[in-house]
Amino acid sequence: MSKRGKQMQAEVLAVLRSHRAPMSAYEMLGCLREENPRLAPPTIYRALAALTDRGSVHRLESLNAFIACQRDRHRQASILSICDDCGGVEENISAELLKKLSGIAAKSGFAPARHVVEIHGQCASCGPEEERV
Amino acid sequence: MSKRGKQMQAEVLAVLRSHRAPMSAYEMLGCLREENPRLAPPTIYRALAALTDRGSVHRLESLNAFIACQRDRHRQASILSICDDCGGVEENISAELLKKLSGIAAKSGFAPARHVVEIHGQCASCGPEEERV
DNA sequence: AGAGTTATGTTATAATGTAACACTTCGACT
DNA sequence: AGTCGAAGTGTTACATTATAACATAACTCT
Repeated sequence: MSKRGKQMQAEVLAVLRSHRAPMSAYEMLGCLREENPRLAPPTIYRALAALTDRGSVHRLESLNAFIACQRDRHRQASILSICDDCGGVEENISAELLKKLSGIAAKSGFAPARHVVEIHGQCASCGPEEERV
Repeated sequence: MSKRGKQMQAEVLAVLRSHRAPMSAYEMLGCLREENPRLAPPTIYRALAALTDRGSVHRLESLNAFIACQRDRHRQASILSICDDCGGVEENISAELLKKLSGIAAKSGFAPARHVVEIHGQCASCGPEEERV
């Protein structure tokens, strides 16, 4: 992989990190086109593929969007809590839960390779409990 | 909701049930256009929205596709095991696991509303163990 | 039956993602 | 060093997925 590839990945990651909420590939494209107007979708998607493979970026399957990994690099799948109000995402890890999940699938001989676990709802700041202290 | 709406939903569900593997909305559209060539995407998507609300159909977020519910009508989220080789999907239910999942999100005050749990891998028939008996 | 409301049909287009090929870069070999 | 080949990247064009917006039809209530 050449220098340009790595650099593209770094730029994409930087853009993602500068946002707290998930971004779509085309939002990133919009940002990066300010610097390089000729940037095309496959470039972004390739960078994102490399970054998600590395675990530096997670794809939110239920939103068709992406976030930078919030925890140290980890090989475990994340449990992603997505606030439907503010768009914020919290990332949790639980080896135990993933194992249970695999166990359920394995009961019928299924061999798990990749887990997608996303929870939609309201985060603490947007929830009903929090009525301005 | 009028008769036509319900009928559309029934037709979409019938098409989905006649397939063992997930279908995209446009695959369904293709099938249904054999009968009614003027059918348009929003009609399908509306029927699918109603069906997924009712729980008769599940959306596979990681595939942008849909399957008919394989179990009795249930309000719990499903755990969907998706075979990346044959495309088959198995549906499991585990109130306990979902509760654990909610617990993890709730630790930071998150209020879960909808769970997405999908496991990619190989089903028993496609897996390496099964080398023709 | 007629007015108002809601659901559906239709057109058009937006948003997301990728195939395919051209071009560049890098390395192996002579 | 020069040349050939492999691998990665840029670019064009297009495929796939989804929805906004408005026209039309159906239903409800009086």
